Amino acid sequence: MTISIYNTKTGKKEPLSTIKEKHINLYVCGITVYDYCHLGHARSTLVFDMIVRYLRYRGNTVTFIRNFTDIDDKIIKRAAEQGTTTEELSNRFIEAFHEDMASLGNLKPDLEPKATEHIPEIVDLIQTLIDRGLAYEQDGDVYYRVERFANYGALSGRNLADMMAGARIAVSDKKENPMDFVLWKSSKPGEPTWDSPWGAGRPGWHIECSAMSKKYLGDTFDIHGGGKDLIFPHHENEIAQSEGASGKPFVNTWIHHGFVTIKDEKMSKSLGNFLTIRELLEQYPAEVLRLFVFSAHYRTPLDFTDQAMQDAETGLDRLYGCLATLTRLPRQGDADAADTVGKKDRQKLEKLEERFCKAMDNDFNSAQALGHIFDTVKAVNKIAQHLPPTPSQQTLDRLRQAGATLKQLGDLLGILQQDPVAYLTAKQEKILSAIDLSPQQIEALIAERNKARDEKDWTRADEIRDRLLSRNIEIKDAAGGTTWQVKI
RNA sequence: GGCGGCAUAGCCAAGUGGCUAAGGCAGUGGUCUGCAAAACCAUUAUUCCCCAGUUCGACUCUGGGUGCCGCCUCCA
Repeated sequence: MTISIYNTKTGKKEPLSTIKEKHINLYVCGITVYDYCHLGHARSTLVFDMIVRYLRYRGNTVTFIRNFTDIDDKIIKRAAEQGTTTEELSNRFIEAFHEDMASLGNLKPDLEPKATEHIPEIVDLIQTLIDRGLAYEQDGDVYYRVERFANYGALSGRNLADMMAGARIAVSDKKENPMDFVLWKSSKPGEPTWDSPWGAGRPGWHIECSAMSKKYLGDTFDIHGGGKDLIFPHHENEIAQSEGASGKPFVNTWIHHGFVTIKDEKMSKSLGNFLTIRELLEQYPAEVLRLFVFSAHYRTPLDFTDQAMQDAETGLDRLYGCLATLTRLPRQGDADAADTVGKKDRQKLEKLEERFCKAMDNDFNSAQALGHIFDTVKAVNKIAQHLPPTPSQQTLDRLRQAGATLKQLGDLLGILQQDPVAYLTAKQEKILSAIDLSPQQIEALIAERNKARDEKDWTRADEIRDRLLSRNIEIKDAAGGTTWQVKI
């Protein structure tokens, strides 16, 4: 079985082939650091986190690089607004980004290079492009000459004539062609600058990714990823820069993920309809967000609603509930007793990993993979529920094995790694602290109700029960007495 | 205007040229209970936006239509 991936470059799913056997060089476009990250950025990091974990799980080594673009017009503007330097501003938001990543439970990339730490590489690359006739200097700016790059538009399925017809490009008389894009910008007074053969200035957007990917991954590497909005112009321009300079293919596989939407509109800063990661995590645990994100395929739009998040939370509770059930199983079973698991359920438990991998192999279909997880949970619950008083050792072993597999596969999605009992307890305590009843008061009410029950005063008993239930306290009458728990 | 994507049950969301169209949430019935709750079981799309075509057979392929979204300016 091989992993197949949808490649934007060809518009098809293709079996993954790597330059080096069992090794994958992956470059993902990171953020421009001038503000806190929102849910859309979170999806991006979550998707590639899942992809990297899965690629490694399937026996590959992965060199995962995600850059920071820490010099750019927006950063300069924002720093000026805040009366600070671009360096201070970008470092502050890089730190915030790292905090967000830790909160989300994302693995660290192997390297997180910054544009400003690669100015010499950027200058070299631009010089190569000038030497090859693909770029030209104009009053201290350097532009890429798109007409000289034959494949310009190949990734995004455009051609220069169509784009010109679109005519939404700001006309600049410095450019030979309106589609030419800037590689190096001469700096205005007060802006951060670096020396270059074309005078003091700073890199344009796009060139930093070409320079850094080349430095760390070489002229040609396996996978390059980012959001769909980066296909054009960012990735198109990277190709023009990198292939123009090296004369070699830049990237074999392009992975682009879909957007997070709100009310079916793209979440973006300019629309103002965004939620920052930190705001969101105040309301929902990271695992809930992960489950929500992975419940849709990475290339489809993902519409954010509170209802969807609550659904995800209920789903996560169900998964942990199943794992908690498994911890309560008797330690020892009857070695001689027959296995009580039916053939169909047995298959579900045994084939979980296989089904999960088959789904993930198919362009990282985490939604389908999660479906298999839930399907298995249902089987586990059923078996556990119907266990005889003295269960067979074989059955217990099966259930425990399934629990271990669930946890192992959950790790590929960054979920289910907490102790299940602790997870549920913590959740109950959190809810309990938010209501105006102490455990002592609850116990007292239960005692009162039990007295009423003994006297067959059902009205009074029900009244107390409903009162507790209205505060999210569920009570359970069992043979050994009444227990209570917080409804989650 | 150019290019691309999507349309599957109340909601979310997979999927396949032909076995029962995953799974989650919500709902309904049942087991249990004095009644409940929890848990579990069962059940909820004769049908996959509309029309035409290809085919023995299409929700899946082709063409057309409708609706929604995205990129073409910064964007994950």
